Amino acid sequence: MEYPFDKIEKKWQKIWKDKRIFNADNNSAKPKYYILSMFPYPSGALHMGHVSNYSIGDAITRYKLTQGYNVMQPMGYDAFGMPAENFAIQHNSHPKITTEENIDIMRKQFDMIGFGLDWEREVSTCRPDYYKWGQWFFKKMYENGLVYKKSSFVNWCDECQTVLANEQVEGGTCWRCESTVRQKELEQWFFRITKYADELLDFSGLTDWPERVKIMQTNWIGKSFGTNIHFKLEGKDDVITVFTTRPDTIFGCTFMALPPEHPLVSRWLKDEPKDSEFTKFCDKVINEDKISRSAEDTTKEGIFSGRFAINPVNGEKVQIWITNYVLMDYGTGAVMAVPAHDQRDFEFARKYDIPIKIVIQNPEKSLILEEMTEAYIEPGILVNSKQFNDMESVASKKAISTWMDENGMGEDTITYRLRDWGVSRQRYWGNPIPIIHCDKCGEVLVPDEELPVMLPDNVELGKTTQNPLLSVNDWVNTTCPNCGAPARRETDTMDTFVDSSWYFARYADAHNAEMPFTKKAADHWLPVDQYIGGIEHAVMHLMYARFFHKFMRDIGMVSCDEPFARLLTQGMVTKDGAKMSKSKGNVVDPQYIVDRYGADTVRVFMLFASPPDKDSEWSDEGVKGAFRFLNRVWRIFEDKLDIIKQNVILSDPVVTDRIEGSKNESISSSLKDLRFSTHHLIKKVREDIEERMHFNTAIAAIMEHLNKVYITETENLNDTEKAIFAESCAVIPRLLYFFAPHISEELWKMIGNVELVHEAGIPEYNPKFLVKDEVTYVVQVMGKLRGKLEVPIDLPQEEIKKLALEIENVQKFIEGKTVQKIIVVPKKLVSIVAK
RNA sequence: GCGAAAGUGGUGGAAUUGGUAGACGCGCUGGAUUUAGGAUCCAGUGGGAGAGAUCCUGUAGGGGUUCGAGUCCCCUCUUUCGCACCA
Repeated sequence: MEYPFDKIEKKWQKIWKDKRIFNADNNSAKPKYYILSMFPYPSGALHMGHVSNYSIGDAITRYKLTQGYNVMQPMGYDAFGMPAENFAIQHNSHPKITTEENIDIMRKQFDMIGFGLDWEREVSTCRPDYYKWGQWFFKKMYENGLVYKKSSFVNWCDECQTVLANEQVEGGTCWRCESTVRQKELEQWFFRITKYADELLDFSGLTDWPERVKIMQTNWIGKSFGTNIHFKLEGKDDVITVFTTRPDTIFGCTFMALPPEHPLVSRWLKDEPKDSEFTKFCDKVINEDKISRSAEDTTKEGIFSGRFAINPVNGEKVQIWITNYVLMDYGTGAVMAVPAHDQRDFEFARKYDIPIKIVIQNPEKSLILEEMTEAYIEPGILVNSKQFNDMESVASKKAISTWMDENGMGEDTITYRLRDWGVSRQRYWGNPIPIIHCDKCGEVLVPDEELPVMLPDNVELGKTTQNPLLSVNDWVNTTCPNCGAPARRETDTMDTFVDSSWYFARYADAHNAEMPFTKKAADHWLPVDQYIGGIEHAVMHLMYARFFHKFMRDIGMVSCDEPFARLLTQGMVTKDGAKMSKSKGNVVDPQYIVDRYGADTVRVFMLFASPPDKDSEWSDEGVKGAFRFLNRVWRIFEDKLDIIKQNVILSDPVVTDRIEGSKNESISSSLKDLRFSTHHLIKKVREDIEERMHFNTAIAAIMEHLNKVYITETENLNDTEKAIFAESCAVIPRLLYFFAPHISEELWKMIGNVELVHEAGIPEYNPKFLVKDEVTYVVQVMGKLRGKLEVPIDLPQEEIKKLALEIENVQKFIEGKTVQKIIVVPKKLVSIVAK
């Protein structure tokens, strides 16, 4: 017989809803706890990844609720973006309709699993009451000098007349029409995130973030200290500034490397014939896939520009080459090449027969140019460097850069790998950028009272490939808010990362029509105490959100410095070792599993499968195991209901006294062990959740305890033993509640409780029952296990050593050897060193 | 390529601070119960040797530190995530 999960789950979901236990109160006197899982894209159905992710959040939610916190666990939808636009085209509908339909389905599925979500705070980024404030933030950023326009390269398909996302470019061709993709220069809007680079590098407020996320962000920002050095063009007034972290190698510069996008190169190209080798090479490199260009394994290619620059430190002529391995986005977009001491430059110089000059000698002074097979990048002693000869290279950096600064050749500078955030998207299904272009006034912000700039509904999707907004004439054509002359709306929409950069704050005051949220509400809830999401967001989303939060702080909207106090990056759900995806055909539908085994089973399985930050492998058999476990829990309550019911009123002093044994009834050793197990379990589950969030081991501990309960004989127990047995059962729903809340509520009620499980609070363990009077020592000889020792817990070390040496098997292994040392680790082991 | 992680039985995983490797679950094997069961209960289960006590071996591969290494260090291999227009 299976336990009636279906009836139970629906029943308790309704009770939780009616009692509003998950509707958070902005004015509660209780301490707040804000738990947030990254909101999903409304694809129309929950997948296992969602279930796994949100089961973690729900376990924490219920734990904190039980601890007495005023908990907020809101939910919403990251509803704008390319997938929604494509989904609508496929279904011959409109994204506004399909998205809302999908949201309704997903909300039902969330409820079917019984997540404790505060639906009164639901947000969806595609609704005007939300995106209005995204536009408002754009304006605020603009007014604060954090928004600017610049031209940059995008993937462009001539056939489709549209911009392609990187993922839409497959092997250099368009995913739709397979024509070659080229790089096109477009004017784009940018957020000046680099202004916050240094502050984003400061993780001092984020001690509870995974170290690896902080490292990835640090590397992403890539702060490096170096020197800008100015090279004059031979015979011209033009100056090329290079950035280098190795000013100590400046005397060894034999050529200069520029990317074809460099402004100077663009000028040279104008005077070049269209069919020259030079033009062709530049065109080719510009159109190369960006990722492969930054990869070090791509063949380094270049072409000599025919021009020379003058090395300011020694007046030497250096060739200027156009190459595919220098990026315009980093540093000054120009590199001084020192082939002797940089591997990429070395390979390039050898390939094109460019001179190489050693300026740093290894400590043995054995570096010979002709024998070099790779660049020497280690520190060493300067040579061929005029007055700096014989200096140690690391120390010479400062000396050389100071000298260059004094002589106007260059200066110390700091460079970041981080680039400003390009937020323009040439797509329909996104938040319109609130700008109007007027011939007379230029770009004008849409006034606050006209926000939001509504996304027009009357678009024809899928008819043209270009941004549909361009063809909505009555939307594009408007009047200038400044002078009233005819003007045109900006047709770019914002990157969806903008929408997801501040939603966590909107939940605090989700329905405010006057502003994004009040400071009071934000200060009440922020920062998010626990944020949960995939590791794939380690850099971009999490950094954009931090940036937005710091901006909101700077304009006085929030008080704290960071949006997410603690971060948990959960792993993904795999099947047959691969990520579940439709294309691989290895998707498991949560709906089916819930129908068959119930929501509690799915949750328990997902949480039990692995620790939350690791990937977890789906297993049909494993789900059955979780279901079997819940049935076992159910069965013990059915079988032993009488004995439990009569002995579980935990606040009853008589029962408590009995468990403590004050009634002077004898307690058998198996019941003593059971009592130990009960209290040990409470300690274990609490520690696993509070200190590590390892739900898998917490659930394993409950299973282990349940096994002990099962083998306990309940015939002929005295009253004390009955109370101990009842306690050992009653503790289960109180601890299982965090993972399998429905069955736990039902069992809790079944044994006579009127209150809900969380209202009983977190169980306390009694340290008295965890004290053992004997302890097992492991005895090792030369690190190998040779015996065990059961001794009284307070036996002196000398006695333990003596007993250890007496063990027969130990004797065998020290025979004929001298015992040199005996190490005793208290309460753990004895290690004998014998040679 | 760069950056970040991970690799433990047939399998998902445990071992929290350098101290009994394999908890718990799945699978498998045996037993009990049942008219029967793919249900339930109990027990066993890394590999090898042995009647057994016990011994040898074993945490991707190779080396090192240590009385002692899954855990720390170095090298190699494999897999996963991110790389700025997927979210």
